Amino acid sequence: MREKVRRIFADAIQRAVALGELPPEASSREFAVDTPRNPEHGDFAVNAAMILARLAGKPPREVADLILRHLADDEGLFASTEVAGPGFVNVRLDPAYFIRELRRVEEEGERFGCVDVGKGERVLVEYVSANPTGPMHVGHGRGAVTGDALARILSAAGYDVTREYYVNDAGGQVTALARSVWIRAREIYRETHPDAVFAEGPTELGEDDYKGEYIKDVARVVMAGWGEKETEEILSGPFEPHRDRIAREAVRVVLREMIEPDLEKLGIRFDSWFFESSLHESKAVERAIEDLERRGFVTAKVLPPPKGFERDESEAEDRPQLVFLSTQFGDDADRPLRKADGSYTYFAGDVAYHWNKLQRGYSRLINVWGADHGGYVPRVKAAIQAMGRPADALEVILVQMVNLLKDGQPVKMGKRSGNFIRLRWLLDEVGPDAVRVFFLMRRHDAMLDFDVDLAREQSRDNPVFYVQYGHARCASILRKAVEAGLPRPGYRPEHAKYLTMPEELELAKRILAFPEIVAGAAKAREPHRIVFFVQELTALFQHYYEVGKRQGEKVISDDLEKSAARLYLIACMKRVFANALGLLGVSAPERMERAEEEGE
RNA sequence: GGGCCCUUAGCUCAGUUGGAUAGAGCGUCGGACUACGAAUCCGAAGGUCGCAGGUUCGAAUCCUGCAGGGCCCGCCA
Repeated sequence: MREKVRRIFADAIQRAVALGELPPEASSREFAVDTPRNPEHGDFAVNAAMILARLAGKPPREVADLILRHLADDEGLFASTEVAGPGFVNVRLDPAYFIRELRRVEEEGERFGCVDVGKGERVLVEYVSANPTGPMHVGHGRGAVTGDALARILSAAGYDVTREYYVNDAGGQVTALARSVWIRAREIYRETHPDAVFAEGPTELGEDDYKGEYIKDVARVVMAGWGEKETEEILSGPFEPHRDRIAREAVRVVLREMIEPDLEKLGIRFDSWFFESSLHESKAVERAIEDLERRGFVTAKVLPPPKGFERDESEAEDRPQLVFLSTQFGDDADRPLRKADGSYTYFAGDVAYHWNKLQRGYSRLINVWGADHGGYVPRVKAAIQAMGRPADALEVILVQMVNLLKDGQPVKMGKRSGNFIRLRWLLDEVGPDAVRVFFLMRRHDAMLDFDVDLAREQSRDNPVFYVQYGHARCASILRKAVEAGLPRPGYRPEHAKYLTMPEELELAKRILAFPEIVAGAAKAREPHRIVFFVQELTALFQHYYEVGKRQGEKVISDDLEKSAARLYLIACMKRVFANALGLLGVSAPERMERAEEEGE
């Protein structure tokens, strides 16, 4: 619709150029066709005249008149056009046109809202990627929901999306996990075998080990997979020979028992689980580094010791190490690829991982990370550039911290509470729909207060309710119509004759704006726009309903034609609610469950 | 000390990527139900868009500086 308007104006400018009334450059200048917030300014405001004023050497309003003279509205779209303010051209469309456009909602059904701004571009969205060393916390949850909604929106917007979870199952933390599990397994084993003798290995958890209670649960599940003799052999020590096996099994248990169930509850599915360990096993890390080396971005040099580590000078000089020259791409330090002990750094794995993503043919990479990883972005972008791709082939969405509130107070003082509280607790507490709505109703780059009490409340204050309410109410009215014996609503051209209330026109416009909202949310990578759209549409709907009631203009009345038209409008709206909620991954209920009144 | 993010009504937040008179919810005040869902709606009050410059026809939006808050600054992952 907007594009039609744009084309009509572009054609007019073209004609003016052909007649020499505007300079040739005028035809290539971009102009905006936006919807004014003030309804008096019509349906669309075109700023072309103001953009071209300087070029034409004439005042904007004069240019506007000139453009208007060449306007050719063949379809009869425009009800009126006028020059206003500093030089806007305000365009009002024929109201019936909007009503007729509602036909698209029925035709496109669950695809209504899909657009093609992505043009089939292959994009890999990497999100969650919580370490497989423990349960997900609330902070992970926000990233998970944001990434998932973004993936849904990008798909709807015509991108070819792959959702991927990067499992960090290599490196020191996994060793720590294995050791922690092993030590806990020994404790558990001794409970039933008091006489067991453990010859070698640590018996106490070390500084870097995982001390959470959940490690015992992991240990129990891992042990359950072992035979009696095997158990004895593994636990008697030493630890090292069994390290990799325990690590592998523990990671699998954590994924299966602590991470996948939470994702499942949230309705999040991945197309692909990518294991960091596979990059090491397949020598992809070596190959990626060699590739960078060939391009001249890797060198051996001596780095200053990391903070908190002491090292004497002589030792340092003996130890030049492999370093990626990320400063050449604007990073503030060159980044080591190998540690002092010769093993690869996490970053080396990540270089290989992103190299691999590009090799797989993704021209656009979107990573959803916690804001605390912000400092890590420049070096990965540097790696992307070193591989010969533009820096913005990688977009990193940094999701800000979550602050849990209960009784109006932060759940934990000091650090952000979201990084301590388990996601599963929150899911059990308020349910997946509430979790998703709360995580999606704020811009991802702003901190979020999650009021647990509010999310559970059954009131208008709870945004979850309002987000779902519109859909439920449409459903309710349509049920009523069925009870009244009315036929299933469908599109008919005559509807335009009956849907003449200003509120009905507003609703139709809003419904038809949905595809543009999706396009905007996709382009800006901002899922929260969908939430606001749903809330606004619901508010318009409520308004319509109340006004109708007051004026005796109900949806279902004795006037069958009018009822049919209004029910069609309601059906379109229900479809849009359902599609929008689908993009958010929030359920679209047919009815709101209402808690029993007290004193019943 | 350096980098990234945030700062809009009393509170929580939007603001269509630079458009016309900056919006919504909550809260406050005042209204509307013998019900197509009142879990709702209508109206009012409430603003130096953190501060100061700059860019231009035009700035909450872009550029610079400053202030306040958050996150980060490892041969951890």
